[in-house]
Amino acid sequence: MVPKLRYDLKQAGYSLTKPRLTVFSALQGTKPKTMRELVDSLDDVIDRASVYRSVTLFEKLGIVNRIQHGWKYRLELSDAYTPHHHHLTCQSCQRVISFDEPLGFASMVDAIATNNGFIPGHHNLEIYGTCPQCYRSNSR
Amino acid sequence: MVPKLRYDLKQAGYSLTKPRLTVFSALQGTKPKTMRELVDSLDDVIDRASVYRSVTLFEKLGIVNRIQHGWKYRLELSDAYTPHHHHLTCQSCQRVISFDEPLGFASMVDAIATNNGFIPGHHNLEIYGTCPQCYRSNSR
DNA sequence: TTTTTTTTGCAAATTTGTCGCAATTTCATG
DNA sequence: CATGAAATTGCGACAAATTTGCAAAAAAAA
Repeated sequence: MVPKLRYDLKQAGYSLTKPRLTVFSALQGTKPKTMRELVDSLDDVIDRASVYRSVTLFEKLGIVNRIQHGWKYRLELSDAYTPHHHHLTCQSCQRVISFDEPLGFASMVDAIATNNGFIPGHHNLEIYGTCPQCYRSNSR
Repeated sequence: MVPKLRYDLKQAGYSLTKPRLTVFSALQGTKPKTMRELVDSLDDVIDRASVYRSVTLFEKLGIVNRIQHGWKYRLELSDAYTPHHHHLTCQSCQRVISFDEPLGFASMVDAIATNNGFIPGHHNLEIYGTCPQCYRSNSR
């Protein structure tokens, strides 16, 4: 993964610095992170401004995506760096579960873009619902 | 639409005040709005803080949704107040196009939730791509 | 109406995100 | 692996976005 990161950065004229690598690594976990969580977790390692700068750059290069979970956004590595997947978020406790998308989904999505004259890019599906823990405890 | 809004607010123990109605109306247009756009457009009518408070309440009650368009989020009325649809965003110029979802899409999505033990709620699909204007001008 | 409860406006505080610039790090070369 | 140019970081200062306390105003209940 790191070699690819280095390569992608180089391609775009940037270098893989220690701070950037650190931010990248912090984003590698399973769960998408809030900017707040990210900054805080790196608090005594990288300056806030640099975290922002790295994230901004990564977004520009399509390395990370910003996704909306309820009312807060979270960051996660893009499909190029992590197996393609989507999220199922509990609207009550905000718990997030990742799932693979159904076969044929991507082509359906691309068709929609094409039909509207767009060149298809990436897509994001967010499903909301109530998780077992929450509806169980709410019904008691 | 307004009677339903009043009803939903009442149900939850809130009242439909003038500021809330104003915010709701401002959100009724076709295009999703940035918080900035919303606040600015109501600048000399409602206080900033009240706009935020209304939006927060509306989100809590599922009246408005916050959707991610590239790196900025926008607000729009939820499905209960506007025909269900999704967005196709140009990753270059941020232009947003709405489209109806394909038949059978909703049940596919609900099945995913159910398979994971969740009670299905709403969902959101964001497609990114490059719009005709942008790829035309980039290739020249 | 009058009273009680909720909501608003305003100003201040907090949080989030940016920016300029000197000090460091990275990288291509020798 | 030494060296200088170019890119990047850390820091402190800013600016923008969002939240909060509280007295005044509006809405609901009596």
